[in-house]
Amino acid sequence: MDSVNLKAKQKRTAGQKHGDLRMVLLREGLSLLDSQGVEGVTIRAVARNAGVAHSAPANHFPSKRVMLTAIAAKIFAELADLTIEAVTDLADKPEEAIQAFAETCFQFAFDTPNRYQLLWQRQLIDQDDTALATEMDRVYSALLSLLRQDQVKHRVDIETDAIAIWSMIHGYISMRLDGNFEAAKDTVTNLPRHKAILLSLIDGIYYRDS
Amino acid sequence: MDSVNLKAKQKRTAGQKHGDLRMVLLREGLSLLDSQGVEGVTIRAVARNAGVAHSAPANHFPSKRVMLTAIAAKIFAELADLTIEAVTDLADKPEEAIQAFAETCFQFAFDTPNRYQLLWQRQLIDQDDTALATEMDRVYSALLSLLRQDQVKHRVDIETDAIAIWSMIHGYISMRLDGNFEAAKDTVTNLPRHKAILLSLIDGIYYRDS
DNA sequence: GAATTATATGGACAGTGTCAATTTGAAAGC
DNA sequence: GCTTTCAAATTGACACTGTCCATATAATTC
Repeated sequence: MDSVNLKAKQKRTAGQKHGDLRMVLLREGLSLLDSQGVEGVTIRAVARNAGVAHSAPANHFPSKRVMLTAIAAKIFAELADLTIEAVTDLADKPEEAIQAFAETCFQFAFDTPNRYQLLWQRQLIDQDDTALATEMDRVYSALLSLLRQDQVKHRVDIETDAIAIWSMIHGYISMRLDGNFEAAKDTVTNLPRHKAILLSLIDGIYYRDS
Repeated sequence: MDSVNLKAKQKRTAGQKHGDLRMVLLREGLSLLDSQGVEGVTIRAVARNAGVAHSAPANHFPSKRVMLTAIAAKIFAELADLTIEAVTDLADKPEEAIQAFAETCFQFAFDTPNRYQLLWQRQLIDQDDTALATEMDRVYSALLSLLRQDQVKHRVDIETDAIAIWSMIHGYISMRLDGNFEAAKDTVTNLPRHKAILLSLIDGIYYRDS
């Protein structure tokens, strides 16, 4: 009973109607993002969908930018969980791990394009926010650590390789979501193009003898 | 005199005050973009800076999206001119040409970040616009044709290589402008990182014997 | 000179983010 | 138990936005 009371005290502070409006607002924001894109995520629309007054969100987010940043942090956390899980148990197979990391990003971006795109809208979110940076770092670290674990000698330093891989993944996704490319197969390898573009890079990263 | 009259007729249509308000609006739009970012480019601000009423731009651009698309097309034309000139006379040195193409993009993006970023804001511009697509194609074609001209056997098809290069360049720029990376040197090659990341890719694209 | 037609104007409207004053309601102190 | 207290929610307002409308304007065409 003591622990129950403590829990209730932590969750519900003074004057709250919903128990946790902040959480509700984030959920409604994500829902609007998915259904209408980032343009649909207005403070007033989020408040409407949460059933509160148009300025109620101001108590939890001092500005729209802060609200969108909090949403973006949740999205990065989601992506971090997926990528980390994808490269688990592939530490000794770096090339496969890179492909798995990339595949996870591709799938996430094409499944939930609005979520992926919000992550990179600098004018809408605060890239220096601590929570956001932490989650973004989890994604980047997943890539960096799998490169560190393998012992192959690289042509450039590990960070440069990580940035190269991450740049190519993000650049391809970004342009695909912009409609600049169609999903297509590479005619030589017969692989989906998003897999094929990584081949050249991986071949450049890892020396081969044959 | 006949040709003079014709010229005047073409330039100045009925009812115009400025001679060519459309051109003035585009120039002021670019100016606002450079100084204040895309958020500063509002129809009313552009009109104010051009010295016309807030609804005057409507005669030349039916919506804000159309205006921003026209600005983006001008920016893509500028980038196309630069990249095409950069790879001229390097047709027989494909690896150097790729570096020159990339270097031009990097320089353009870091010199005029707001211009570069506008090019990829799908929610603000119409990627299907003919004029825009034409100019964007000139950039992509510059890269594609320099890959076509060399006779080396590729691991993947030419388009895949072009997309890989273009993706990496764009991805790196995008994240650098977002503040995710600092400008740094690769510790192994001692090259600026934006040059170093291309090395791995180029090494993956072009077979080497030694 | 008159008619036409594209262009510019000023006003209006709904929607936005944000601020301020007020009300509400649950926890804390006596 | 009652009052105090203070965060949270409400209501109203403001300036700004993009877009639409009726009107006025000015240059070309007849």
